[in-house]
Amino acid sequence: MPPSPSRVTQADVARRAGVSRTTVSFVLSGREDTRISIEARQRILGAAEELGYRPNLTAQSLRTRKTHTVGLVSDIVASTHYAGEMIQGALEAALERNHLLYFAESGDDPEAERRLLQGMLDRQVDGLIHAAMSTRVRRLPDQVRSHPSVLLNCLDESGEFTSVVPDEEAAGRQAAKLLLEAGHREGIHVVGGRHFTRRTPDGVYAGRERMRGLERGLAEAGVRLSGVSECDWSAPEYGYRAARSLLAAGPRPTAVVCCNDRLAFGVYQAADESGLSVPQDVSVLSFDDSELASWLRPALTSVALPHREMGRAAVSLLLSPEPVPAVHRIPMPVRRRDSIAPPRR
Amino acid sequence: MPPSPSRVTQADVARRAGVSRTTVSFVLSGREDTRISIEARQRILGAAEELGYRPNLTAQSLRTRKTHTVGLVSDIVASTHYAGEMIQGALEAALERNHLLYFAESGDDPEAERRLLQGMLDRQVDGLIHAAMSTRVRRLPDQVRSHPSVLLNCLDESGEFTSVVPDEEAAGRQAAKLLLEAGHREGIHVVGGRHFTRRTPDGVYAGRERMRGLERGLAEAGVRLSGVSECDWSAPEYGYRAARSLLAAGPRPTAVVCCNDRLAFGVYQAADESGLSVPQDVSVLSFDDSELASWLRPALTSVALPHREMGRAAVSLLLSPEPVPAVHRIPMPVRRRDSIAPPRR
DNA sequence: ATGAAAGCGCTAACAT
DNA sequence: ATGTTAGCGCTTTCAT
Repeated sequence: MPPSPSRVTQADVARRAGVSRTTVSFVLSGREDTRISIEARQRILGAAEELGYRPNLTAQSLRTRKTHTVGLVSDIVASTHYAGEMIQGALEAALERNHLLYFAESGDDPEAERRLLQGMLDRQVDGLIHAAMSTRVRRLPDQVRSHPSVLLNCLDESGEFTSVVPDEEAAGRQAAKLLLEAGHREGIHVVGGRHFTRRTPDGVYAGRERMRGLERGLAEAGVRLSGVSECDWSAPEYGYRAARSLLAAGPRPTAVVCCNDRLAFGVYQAADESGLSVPQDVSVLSFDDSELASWLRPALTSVALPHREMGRAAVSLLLSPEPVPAVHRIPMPVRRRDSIAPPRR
Repeated sequence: MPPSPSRVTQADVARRAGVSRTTVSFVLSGREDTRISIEARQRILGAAEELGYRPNLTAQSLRTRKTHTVGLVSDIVASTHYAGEMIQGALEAALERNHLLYFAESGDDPEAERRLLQGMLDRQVDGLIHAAMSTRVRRLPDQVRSHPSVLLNCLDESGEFTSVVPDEEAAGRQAAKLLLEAGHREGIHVVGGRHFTRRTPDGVYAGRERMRGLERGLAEAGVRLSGVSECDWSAPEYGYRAARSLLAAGPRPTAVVCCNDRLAFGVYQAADESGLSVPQDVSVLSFDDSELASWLRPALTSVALPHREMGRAAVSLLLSPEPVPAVHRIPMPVRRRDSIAPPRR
């Protein structure tokens, strides 16, 4: 009947130690409330050791209804710097609590997502992390709404779930502060903006929040933006184009705030072509703090996406006794480098 | 006794359909060799549907000794473009075969790796993928040597396991071909080289193989390298420095082969500073094909690391009936862009 | 064509 | 302080 040759089980250990399976179970799972003779415990531990006993977690799970696993499904391509960090953070937190992580990507296809989640649910995961690569509001599939879930880098439309997002508005304020500190009060321009696309007609979450924070931060010092070049955020090319027309047009900006590092890269390229040097002629400030920021010359000051911390937080929250439905905003640290200087006068 | 309120089981379905659990198991698992009346089958399917029955894969696994899961543990930070691709490929292949993926990182710490592998083994994974971020030779921990394992982007020192690596030597030849086709026969310089470090005194695998392929490919056309600037591969800065001294020193190179895109980025920066334009004054060619390659101006021609294909291959091999211990070399496709031109005469 | 029964490896009431 | 026993939800042999 047993389909295949098996490994050593608690029964084997019990036999070898001359005790019952219960006793073995007790000592191996380290239960305190039952007092087993010191010698029996020694014999059991010894036998387990000698036999190379390892618990079968599948069997244990069937009985306890705890698998010590958490499932993480993200929407699109984890092949970005950020994604990796997020997953690493999640992993760390899971490991600290002796959990393992199932990882999968839905490719932003609802049907695929459903199947993945079902696969995890069928395998009795203890909880689910729903991650998005770009911060946004979404609706959690019905199938998981009754299971422990935490949203990572996204918000459920109902607000009924615990979620973890970067504190983008505060980041915008940080940006304002950085510029203000350096003495910039006019000629501050934005490249990127809210990022209006067909799928996000009102702009992306990060765009809206960053802009709000930036504008408010500036406003509190009586400063206003000189202009905003709305453009696609996805590649340096767009930042390059926006900066070119910006430099070709009106009065030269003294500082440009880029909505992400790729855009800043494009802005560098354009500044370079116009014979402008960063930061002497124009200060550049950015968001995300991807690897690119440190590769650029001069190195780019950027307000970092705290992806690793977010990943950690999501799993911690998921695995903690009472995950209060609340939005956790993780601070975005600024990475000061060499792209900001006082305005030329 | 049952620790908690439970979901619907096969027993519930059987009760509802008025048959035995065996019958339910038969039809639900779609066994062909047993003929169950068409109506019984209908009733069962209907009942399962109505009740929203979902199999408990933990229970199933305990019985069948198959969990339909594979564990993937990689060494360091998956926060690179490449890593994501590799995992995606692995994921795709796993999903196609109805498996889910455990993912973890060892941080290159043998003890951590041991613990992770043990966690996966204890959870009865059907197989293991051992991934490395940078191609290299290693030794698989003893604990997993008797379990189905495939090495991804690394080789076991014994050669006893199935492994999947990029075909770096062929890539080097491709690079040679690209340059030769464009008419370059002299002034060809390499930035990067074998990448000798404290941990890799003989150079890294990719460095050795790429160089060998490049030199041989060139040699077959009677061409020799003008020089090799050995340097650290990890950031554009090193490429920048190497290129600067290269440009300051002897006769100007007509083509520079960079060992990865970051280095090429540095070379672009240096060329730019020297007033040289790519590709008119100097052709640049690179390896890896990261996102950077398409972001650079002019866009960089690069021989791509086939990470997604490698991931797919590793899982396919792992899950196929007889994983022959063999080294599978995956071809590296060249991405032609705008950084190569005929040499100026 | 269907069902009874045993058992995968483990936990946990309930005895003793 | 330790053992007996009954499951967890599923598969599978063997009877009927």
